[in-house]
Amino acid sequence: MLRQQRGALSAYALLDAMRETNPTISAPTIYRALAALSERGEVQRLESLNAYIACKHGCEDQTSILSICDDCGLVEESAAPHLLEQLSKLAGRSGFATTRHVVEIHGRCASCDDAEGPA
Amino acid sequence: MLRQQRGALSAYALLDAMRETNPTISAPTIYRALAALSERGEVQRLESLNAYIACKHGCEDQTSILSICDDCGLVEESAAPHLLEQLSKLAGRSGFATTRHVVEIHGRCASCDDAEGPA
DNA sequence: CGCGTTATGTTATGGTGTAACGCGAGCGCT
DNA sequence: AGCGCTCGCGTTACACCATAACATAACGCG
Repeated sequence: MLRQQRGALSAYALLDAMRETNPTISAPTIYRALAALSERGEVQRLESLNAYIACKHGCEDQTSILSICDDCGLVEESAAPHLLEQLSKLAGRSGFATTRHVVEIHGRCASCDDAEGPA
Repeated sequence: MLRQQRGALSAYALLDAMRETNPTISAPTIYRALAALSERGEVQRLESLNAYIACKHGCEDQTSILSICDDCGLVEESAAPHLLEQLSKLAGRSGFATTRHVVEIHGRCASCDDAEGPA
C-alpha cells in the first residue's frame, strides 16, 4: 500500500486504508507489519511526522536521507553514505558508537516552492 | 528544569516533575512553554524520542546535531554547520528549499560502550 | 474603573504505540 | 487420522503524546 503513495502515511491512516479491503484488521497488526518491513529495510519511519514510507528498491541496506515537503507532503529519499559517515565520525569524536541515523530535512519541494515561494 | 537534566525528558515527565512544586500545572501549559522556548532556540525536540532537551548556550541560533545514547539516555549536542549545509545542498539538487533539519544519531555513548560493547 | 493583552488553568478529545491474552490455521510427526 | 507445535492474527485494554476550545486570572494603561 505504501508503495502506491506519493507521500508518507501514518500508521492509522494505513489502518483505515487497509480496512477498506479487510475490515477486521487492527492496530497491532499494522505495527507488526511495519516493524517487520522496516527490519527488512523496505519501510522507513519518518520520526518527525510519526509516519511511514516505502523505501525505493535498492535502498534496503542503508538509511536514507528524507526530504519532506511541508506543503504537499511529498517525501523524497536520497542516499548519501558519505554524509552519514561524516555524522558517525562527528559523534565518534566524543566516543559515541553509532547504530542508527535519523536525518530528515523539512522544507518545500520544487513545485510548492515555485507556486508559493516567490510570493 | 531541563537544564539540570543529563538526558532528555518527555513532556509528561516534565509535567510530573513540575507538579512537585506546582501541583496545578497541566499539559497545555507545558506544551506552550516548550513551544515558546523552542522558538527561542533554548529547547530542542528529539523527534525520534518524543522528548525535549535544553540547548547549551551558544546554540540558540542553529539546529544541533544530537547524539543519543540508547542505553543511558545521555544526549549530546554537536554543532556542524558545514554538514547541515551539505544536507541542504543535497536536498536542493531536486529543488527542495530547506527550512529545518532533523539530525539525530542513535548509538551508545563512550561509557556505555566501554561497559557493554566489548562483551 | 474598564479595556486589551498575555499567561495560565480546565475539560475534553484525538492520535500514536504497545502489552497481554487467546484463538485458529498450517505444519510435521507418529 | 490424531496430536501438539508454532506462528500470525484479532481483541481488549491501556499508556503516552499532543492539542482544541473554552474559561479564568494578572497586569499595564488610558
